[in-house]
Amino acid sequence: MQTKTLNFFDKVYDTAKLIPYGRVTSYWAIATYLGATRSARMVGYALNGSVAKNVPAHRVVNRKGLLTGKQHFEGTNLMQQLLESEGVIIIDNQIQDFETVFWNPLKELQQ
DNA sequence: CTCTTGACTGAGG
DNA sequence: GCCTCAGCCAAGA
Repeated sequence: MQTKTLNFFDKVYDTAKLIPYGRVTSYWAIATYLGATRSARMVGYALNGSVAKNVPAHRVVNRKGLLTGKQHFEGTNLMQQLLESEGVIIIDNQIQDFETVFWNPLKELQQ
């Protein structure tokens, strides 16, 4: 795997696609996995076009487990509904048992 | 090249 | 515990 060939955005897409069913991760986790802990904003910025990339962006939330990006989906509760369909409990746009459903690429991928 | 924007995070009040 | 400010970094105008 080339580190320079893949753009930051592409890495975000690739990592997001690796998120297993029923699990979620955070922008910070992806950013850290990519070696850009301080570029968590870029992750969300990249996911702006994730829908076209066929990337499960609904599994990516902020560090609080809050669905901050749901506003960017088709309208409103689509993101929440998708997660709930995967067994993730969400109350008031916030993921319940966030630590339980949290998927850490750093630990799972061990890279 | 400079300025603005942003699906964020951490620290401080 | 909530609100606000500042830092960070990449892409677009």
